[in-house]
Amino acid sequence: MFKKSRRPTQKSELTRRHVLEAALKLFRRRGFERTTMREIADAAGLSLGAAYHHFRSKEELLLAYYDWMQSEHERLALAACPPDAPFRTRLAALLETKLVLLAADRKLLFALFGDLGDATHPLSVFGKQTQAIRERSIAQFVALLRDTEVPDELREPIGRALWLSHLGIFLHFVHDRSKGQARTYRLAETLVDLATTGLPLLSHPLALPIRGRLLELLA
Amino acid sequence: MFKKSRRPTQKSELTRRHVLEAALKLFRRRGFERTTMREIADAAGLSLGAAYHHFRSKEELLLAYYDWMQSEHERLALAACPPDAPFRTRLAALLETKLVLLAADRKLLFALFGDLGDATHPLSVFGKQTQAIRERSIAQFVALLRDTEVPDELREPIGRALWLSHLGIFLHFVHDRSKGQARTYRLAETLVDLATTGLPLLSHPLALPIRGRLLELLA
DNA sequence: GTCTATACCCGGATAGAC
DNA sequence: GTCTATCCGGGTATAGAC
Repeated sequence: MFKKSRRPTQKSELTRRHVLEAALKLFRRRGFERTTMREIADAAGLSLGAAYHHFRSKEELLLAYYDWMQSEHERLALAACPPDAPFRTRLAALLETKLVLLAADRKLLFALFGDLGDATHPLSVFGKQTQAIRERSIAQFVALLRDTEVPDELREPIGRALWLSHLGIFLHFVHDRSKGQARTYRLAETLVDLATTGLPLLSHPLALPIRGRLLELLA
Repeated sequence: MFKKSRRPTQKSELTRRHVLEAALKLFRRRGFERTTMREIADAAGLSLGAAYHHFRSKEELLLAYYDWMQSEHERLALAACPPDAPFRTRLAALLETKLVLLAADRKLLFALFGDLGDATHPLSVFGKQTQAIRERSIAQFVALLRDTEVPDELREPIGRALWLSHLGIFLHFVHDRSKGQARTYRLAETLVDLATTGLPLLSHPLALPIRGRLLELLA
């Protein structure tokens, strides 16, 4: 993400962060669409041209944020539990750390994905521009299945399915109006339960007729 | 969708269709983002302001198209098989008719959802603006379960799950490069098989522990 | 390499005259 | 209903200060 530079603490890097933070602050307050690049530059105490020197577009500011969030998630998840813990523990940790991250920035996420105004498409979660970040996120879920008895051909599709449900949790969280988003936390627990009991059922036993068809469903 | 008017064949209505068709033609050729309202107005032989008189925004043109597609799907599905046919038949008909519709406009859909350029966010399929249309589409799938032994509480969530997989088929179709999209048709058949064999398994027997959790996953 | 200032283009959207 | 004129904001270009 960040430019290759000998000294990581250039003034440039600081200014970049400064601009990004100003932008996020404005996004939180006024939403993405209604925030103008001129305002962002203003708030950061820079000229318009200077702001564009650091970010080639308004969307790139969002991308930088998504990228930061993904990196944080990887870091937190790694720190939260040892890589040789059982599946259930690691899945729980992965979701838990994600929710911690989301909680820290719920206002912003609501501004971006909330039902106010325009709804959900400032940089589609499925779009091409977010692909690299998305792949990293998916990889986290596929990796969960490393040391399980899930057959090899099923790891990729099942990992992706888990990622999709994580996306569902993400969206649920953003809209969840219950105290401290308690409902979302329960939803996450349910998913963990369902996955840990459902997976072995799907992998080992005599559920072969269904398995074959499920496999076809992702080629 | 269309304005309430005494005489449905006003000149206005004709102009509206005219503009819409000009827009779709351009979308097909150049994609959604790169088509400008000025071009659309031009192609329709109108001024910019006049075009905006009929559609309040560029997105509304897309919405009009989605709405038309949904209405067509309802009409075709109804005509394709009697409402008292068995579940499997009706599910198959619902998917089949949808694919027929998509096939008629594959170019346009590829321009809208294809991997060219910007990918998938000209009006998110999950956004608020498409909600009304989406609900109608979902309702078709929930209705499939009317005369089955699926317990009442499960009909809504399972119907939605079926709708989701129909969405997957939609996307698969758009990207499917096999001859006549044969792969997508096989995918659809697989889904029909899976649903008709899986549903009774999920509804009746002793799969209660999983059922309870599945239920929680949609509140 | 970082920044200011300013003028400009383009495209979505609107106002108001006709 | 239709047009012309105009606004507004994202994005680019450029010239120059440091």
